[in-house]
Amino acid sequence: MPEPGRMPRLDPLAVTRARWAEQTLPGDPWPFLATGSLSRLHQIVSRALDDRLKPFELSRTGYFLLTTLSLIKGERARLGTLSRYLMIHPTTVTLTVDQLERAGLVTRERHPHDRRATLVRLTGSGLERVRQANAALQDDAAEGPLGELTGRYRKLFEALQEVRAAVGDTDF
Amino acid sequence: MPEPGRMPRLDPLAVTRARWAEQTLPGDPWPFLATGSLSRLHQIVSRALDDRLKPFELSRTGYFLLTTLSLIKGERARLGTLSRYLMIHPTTVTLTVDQLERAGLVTRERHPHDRRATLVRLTGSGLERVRQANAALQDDAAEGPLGELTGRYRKLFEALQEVRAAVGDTDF
DNA sequence: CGGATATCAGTACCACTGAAATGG
DNA sequence: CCCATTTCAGTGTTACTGATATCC
Repeated sequence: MPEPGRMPRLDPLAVTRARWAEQTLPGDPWPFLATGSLSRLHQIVSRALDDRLKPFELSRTGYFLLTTLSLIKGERARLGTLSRYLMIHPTTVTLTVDQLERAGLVTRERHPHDRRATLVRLTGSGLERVRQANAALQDDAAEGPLGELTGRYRKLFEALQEVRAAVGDTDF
Repeated sequence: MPEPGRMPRLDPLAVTRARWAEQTLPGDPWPFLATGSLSRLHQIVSRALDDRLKPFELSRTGYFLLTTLSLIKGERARLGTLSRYLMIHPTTVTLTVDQLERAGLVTRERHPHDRRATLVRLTGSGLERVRQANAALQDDAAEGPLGELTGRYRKLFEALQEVRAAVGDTDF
């Protein structure tokens, strides 16, 4: 029997789900529950990821951009390509590349043929940073939400794949 | 056979997954893929939800707050309670309630016993607005990501429940 | 000329911190 | 005294719009 003040509180969304039936709201609770649980999970995981990246002085966007760059042959790409690929606003890519460039993790280069375009190239220092960050994400079974997720990253990814497919984000 | 310019592009995350093995990055791709797919899905669904709520002049936070309020008996709650319940920052709750109050959807009341606290109460106009918004979310099988999700809200919610449980968000 | 590319200025929204005022 | 509740001022980050310069 749980002590007072130690009562296990219920999942707010589970409460919402139960109460919806008793009320007079139109429709079913699934739109609310789906968008709500997605928001909650995103907030929790994002915060944990940010905390994990802080020692490496990387923003979430910077981490995504740098890691993606490290997987591209030649380790360089157009800003616009990264914008579309990562679903990040063009001006945000410009800003993020500014920050990464100041930190010496990437450099800007002219595009050899298209003189409108700018290429971002990963530096040696940038590659080193990406390795450290990804290694840290790998072995943090210790504590925190991302720790709890260790060994579950894959399950999360696979659970989301089905939904992303339904939304049309997996092939387009 | 797909015409040129109509070639089905691949899911960026699927490409990342495939290339990770060929590269020399430490660890496995699951942390990147899990956080990345979550960010993408959150962005897509959030934008679709915002678009859907725009005709009702409701922000996402306002929608969550108003709907939650409509499910509480008495249709009123402390600001701090809503903050914890919805995982929204206290100052953001204050701001959102300001906006909803200006729109006549909620009113502020004194707490009968705790004179520090402020209660938010749903107005008749607010209840009406909540009904309209939820009805619209219900029957928009027409177009857009939320439309594609119609009938899949429930699957999304259930897929996320397992992960939220692993992160400790479902009972605490 | 239309369209793409990157950048910049300006705006807006939201999270966050720290402080304040009030009161349990 | 300590803690809880709400509000406010100020800051920082990111998305967005619109404009610009350049170039395919």
